[in-house]
Amino acid sequence: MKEFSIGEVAKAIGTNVQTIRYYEKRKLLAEPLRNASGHRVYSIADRDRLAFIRHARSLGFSLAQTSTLLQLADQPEMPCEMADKIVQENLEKVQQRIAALHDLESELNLMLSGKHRQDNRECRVIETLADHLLCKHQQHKTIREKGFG
Amino acid sequence: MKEFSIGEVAKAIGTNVQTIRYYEKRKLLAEPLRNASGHRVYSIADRDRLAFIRHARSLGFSLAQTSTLLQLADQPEMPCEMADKIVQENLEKVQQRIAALHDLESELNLMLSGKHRQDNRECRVIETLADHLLCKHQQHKTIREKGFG
DNA sequence: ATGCGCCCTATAGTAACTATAGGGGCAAGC
DNA sequence: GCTTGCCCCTATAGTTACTATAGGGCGCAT
Repeated sequence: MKEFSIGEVAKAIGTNVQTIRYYEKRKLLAEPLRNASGHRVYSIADRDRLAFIRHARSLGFSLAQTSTLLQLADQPEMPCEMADKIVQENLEKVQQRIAALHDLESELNLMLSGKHRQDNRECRVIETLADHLLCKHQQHKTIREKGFG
Repeated sequence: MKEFSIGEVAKAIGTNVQTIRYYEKRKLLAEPLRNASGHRVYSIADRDRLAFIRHARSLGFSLAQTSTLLQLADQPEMPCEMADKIVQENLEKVQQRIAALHDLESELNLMLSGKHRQDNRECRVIETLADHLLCKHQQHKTIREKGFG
């Protein structure tokens, strides 16, 4: 039965130790066993669960969603509508985000496009930003931030 | 000389009043005048500056970057390399993010693709996430979150 | 015995807000 | 004249998902 220290698990899943302790505090995994020195000792199953969490996070799921997915995974006989719904929501958010970023990309490119006539000291970037203040065609959209949440 | 209350400005730029007070605290705009009741009174210039900030934010600039852009805008005779650099950095981040989101989109689609054989109670989503735990071709990437930052 | 590297807890800090508590001003309606 | 409602004020705490720091312990190697 292979065992890991928190540092080994962290390295294995490509995160750092505080994050693992944080997940424990947030109840995404049970409190692990401790060795004689009080150090956390992880099993392969623990490591895999943590990898699952990291993978879900990297796919844009919030910790709350990840937690739900874990619960569903823990009881595989449950219907998976919930899981599907979570994925579906995520997919929609991702698609919206891609569209928004494409707009943004165009706008940023536009800002840079005028810059190669440096002989006069015009600043395209500031200008472009300022121009946009006055333009009506692009109403200020809600900012979509805080990760994928 | 037109003047606005904080609520009017908030409505005009499509944000809420706390956010404006927050920007003030973060020194993105000077402390505005007050009327007899101690209420903030904004000019058109103030409103435009706030709109500039919101626009920069909606383009993915951090508050720190926005602050720099504002400083540059305040002294338009300065060279604009700094502003260009900020935009360039942002553009690169945006392009990386688009690529990452495309990967993510495929993966989420993959998760949903198997779901229409509901007769057996298999849960594609959990399975797919779990599968990915074991697959080597996709090493866990650093999570790119916290908005566009 | 002393330094190194890992581990521990607890707490504070980060970004960019958002929400809440507790209170004041002013106009309209009863 | 008083209440109701809406807007404003300050100060502080909460949010998400971590990251960093302070202060300390264990075990091994030099």
